[in-house]
Amino acid sequence: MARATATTEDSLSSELIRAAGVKVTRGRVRVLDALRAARQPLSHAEMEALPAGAGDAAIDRVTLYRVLDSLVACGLALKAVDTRGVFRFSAAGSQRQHAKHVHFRCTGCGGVFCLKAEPPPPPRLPRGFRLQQVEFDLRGLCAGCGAGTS
Amino acid sequence: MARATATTEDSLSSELIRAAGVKVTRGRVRVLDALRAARQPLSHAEMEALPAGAGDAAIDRVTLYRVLDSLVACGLALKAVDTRGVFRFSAAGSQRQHAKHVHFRCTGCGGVFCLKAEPPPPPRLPRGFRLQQVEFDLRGLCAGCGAGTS
DNA sequence: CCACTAATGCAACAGTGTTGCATTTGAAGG
DNA sequence: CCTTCAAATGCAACACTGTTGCATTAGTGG
Ligand SMILES: [Mn+2]
Ligand SMILES: [Mn+2]
Ligand SMILES: [Zn+2]
Ligand SMILES: [Zn+2]
Repeated sequence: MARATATTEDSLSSELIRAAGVKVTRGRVRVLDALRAARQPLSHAEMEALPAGAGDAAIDRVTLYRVLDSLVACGLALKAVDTRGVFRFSAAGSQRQHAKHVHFRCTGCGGVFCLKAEPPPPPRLPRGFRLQQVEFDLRGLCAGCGAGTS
Repeated sequence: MARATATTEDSLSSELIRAAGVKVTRGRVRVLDALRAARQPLSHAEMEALPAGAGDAAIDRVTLYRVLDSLVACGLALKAVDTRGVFRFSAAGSQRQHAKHVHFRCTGCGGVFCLKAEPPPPPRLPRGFRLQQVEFDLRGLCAGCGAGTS
């Protein structure tokens, strides 16, 4: 049952990658799979620590960076920096959904939490500026990280 | 004239540091001075490249990190990450003004630009979460960085 | 199955930030 | 002034994140 689901997701990731016009490699499939399954954006370190599927060898550190860059370049993943200055990646499909609400970013653990409020429309920009993304972020400590504080 | 102004600002920085209850050192005065004079948040690298005042020796790299941390710890400076994942620091006084408007963050150069629109009020948070900062950011390329692109 | 390009693995490197420890210095009191 | 002592500094070494160069491997299209 769990196996069947995993296989289905694997195929879908492969299909997305093929449709994007780049080579379908084990690394890309595994990484996109992980991104699509994740509920929060993942850092490079977190993905490197992912359990290798079924007897699959671990992905090389540099290759993982390049796989992530390639997924971003072909539009299948998004890249953004967390509050600690570390890049986090998410599957591109999930951003349409995340564009519709506000986020809370924990300064303690770098985690990203989805809130239910929706962001306001963007204001006008100065001449020559190109808007790529709108982000209405709340920063602070999540319930876990703020537990010990006064 | 310029000398008189500089002296005045130096004194004010010293006074702020003294009032914060920490030792007044050359490094702290110079750094807080630079932060108060800056129109945008400054990175560690940018501050390290600052011209040494008048025959003053350059500040040690590690000491600069510790000076910045101490200014943040005593509430005289703010620390936030830019779109490239590098920390930037600003004088604490300047944030009251920056809290009243929206910012554009350039993904090319990491620069921060102040817009005239004001941010909307924050939504409710889940139980246990502590809000420290609200940020309504627009991301993209500034006029300089986007010049060469199609 | 072949050929050809894109992707990978490995080593070495760069930038940013941290830790440990010996030395210096600011500030408080004598 | 001079003494004292915690706090701040300078330096070396380190950790983490991300990049570059280059030889080898593996997709893909024929
Ligand atoms: Mn979300
Ligand atoms: Mn501003
Ligand atoms: Zn947290
Ligand atoms: Zn720019």
